[in-house]
Amino acid sequence: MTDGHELAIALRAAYLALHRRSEAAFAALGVTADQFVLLAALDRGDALTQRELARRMSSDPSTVRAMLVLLEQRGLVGRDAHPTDARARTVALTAEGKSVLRQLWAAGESIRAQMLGGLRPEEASTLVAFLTRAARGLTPEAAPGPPISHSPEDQQ
Amino acid sequence: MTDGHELAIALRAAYLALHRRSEAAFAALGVTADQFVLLAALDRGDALTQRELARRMSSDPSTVRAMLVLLEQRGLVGRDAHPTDARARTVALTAEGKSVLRQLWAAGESIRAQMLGGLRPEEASTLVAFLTRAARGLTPEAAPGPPISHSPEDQQ
DNA sequence: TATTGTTATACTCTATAACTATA
DNA sequence: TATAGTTATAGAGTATAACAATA
Repeated sequence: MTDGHELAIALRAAYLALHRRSEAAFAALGVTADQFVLLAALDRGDALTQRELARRMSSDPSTVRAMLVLLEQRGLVGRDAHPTDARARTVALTAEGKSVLRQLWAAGESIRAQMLGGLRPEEASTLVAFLTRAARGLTPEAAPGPPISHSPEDQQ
Repeated sequence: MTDGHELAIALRAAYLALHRRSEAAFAALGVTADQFVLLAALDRGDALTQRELARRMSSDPSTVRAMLVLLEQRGLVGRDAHPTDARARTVALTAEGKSVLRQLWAAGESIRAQMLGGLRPEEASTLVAFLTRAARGLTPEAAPGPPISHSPEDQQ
């Protein structure tokens, strides 16, 4: 029997371990773990608006803005006017931002490897799928939906 | 194919969703999500030292101390001299702390239910087991060990 | 010598509310 | 009216380093 609290604590322990290891690995480059997540999200979808960036980071627009201010001071990101919406601003990595991001990927490589080290490839896929389903139940906009979906992703 | 970053992002999204929902649910009682974790840990092992409490919370002793100061001001926990070790102090819930904790369990019940809602019972157990294995690879003291351990703890 | 806890300090993330400008 | 972003503000968690007291 697994109750919700047990899952919550396991989730917390895993996330905090990852976060702490990442902070340590990125510290030499002067970047926090959360800033890395932001930079990586930017790299995968350049010229995002701040709102879209916040959504992809599971974060808050005003939080993202605070982070962007810090990253802009460090010269890693730049903000420009949006081409069609004069209210919005687009965010993109600078050349130095791209360079630092490459170093961050390298610095975090062993962490990701160690996290996956205790899992077979199919198990890692299953873990991602289950995490996604657990998260879906927690997001506000998520309609309750069918109570238990024995969906095809269960292949593992 | 699941790479480490994908897992990291899924883990982060699930944890942050849980954390945010918990903050909202506990706010009416004036307690944060992390403070709830501390109170729940105390309830399961009364009269812990601050160090042991920090370990069980996947947290840092000085962080725990800052949290304890806040909780002590609110009258939810008390600190007393350790019976045998004069350096240490034991931490325990006060009567009011126990009362508030009961309300917190009730306030968080639907969150835990929704998190488990998209998973069958065996899937929830598997999720906890996989999270634990992923976290084990990330803890500093963890010796690398056998690359893939199909250990007996994987039962249920 | 090592360990428990305290103190001082600093920084990041988080989030709300009121506001401006634009859609 | 609704949306994108800014500003001001506040608080919590995080962690390091130096320190005292005790083991």
